[in-house]
Amino acid sequence: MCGRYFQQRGPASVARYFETVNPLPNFAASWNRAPTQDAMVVRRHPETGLRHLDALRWGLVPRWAKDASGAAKMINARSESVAEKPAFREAFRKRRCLVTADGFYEWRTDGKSKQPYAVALADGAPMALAGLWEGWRAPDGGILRTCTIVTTDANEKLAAMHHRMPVILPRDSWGRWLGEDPAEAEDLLALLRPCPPEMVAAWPVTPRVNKVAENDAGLLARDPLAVAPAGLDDAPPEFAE
DNA sequence: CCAGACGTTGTT
DNA sequence: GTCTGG
DNA sequence: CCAGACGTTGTT
DNA sequence: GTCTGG
Repeated sequence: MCGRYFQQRGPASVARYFETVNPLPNFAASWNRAPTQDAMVVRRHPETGLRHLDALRWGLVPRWAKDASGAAKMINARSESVAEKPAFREAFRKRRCLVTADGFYEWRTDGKSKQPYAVALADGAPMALAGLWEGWRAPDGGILRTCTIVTTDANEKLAAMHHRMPVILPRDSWGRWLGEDPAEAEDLLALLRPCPPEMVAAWPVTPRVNKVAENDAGLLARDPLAVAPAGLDDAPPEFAE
């Protein structure tokens, strides 16, 4: 699945890579971004049709929710049911987005202990995670914008630590997912599959990442104390700006 | 009809 | 808002 | 995802 | 054990 991720690239770099046109949102680099925190999200502007980069809170709050608590449970949406589930289907039809990241963390259960791993694209490129977003009317009249990350089965590589993974969209599908290019629901659902195993690199990282308050570049270093299975012990890529 | 849920993950 | 269960 | 709380009373 | 907060 996807419950924690990292993004050391700043908004200027992300905006350039995803070709967004609006003023840059404020975003500090984070090596430990958790649910309920802001995510850097690419959406299609409905009037101009151009891409915008904005901060949306991670953890989707449906339009009909009575309060915003409980959003921490809606951090992922299953691709298999996203078109039907009441909490997601409207967003699936009308409010799809890309949640940008440099990579995510995954915890592998090994007997009674849990070892965190970092997962990134093997070439170090930014990741476009398939996402949905919502606007929720707060009692004070304000709009709370939230998002969730779509999951699918793990590919053969990541299955060694977990049976689910976030959907990583290749560049040639961004237009359809964002609604820039025409696509039927059927075409969109076909995009929601695991990426090829050779596209991702994975390596063990320090359990410091468990604590949300820990947040520094050292979290991405290979954990010298960890014993990782072959296939989950890749060299970390470089994350060029 | 009204009331209550509306989600994912993992584990057994 | 909309569907399901009672 | 993991960590940390999980309660009441009275007092300031 | 289960929920909440980050």
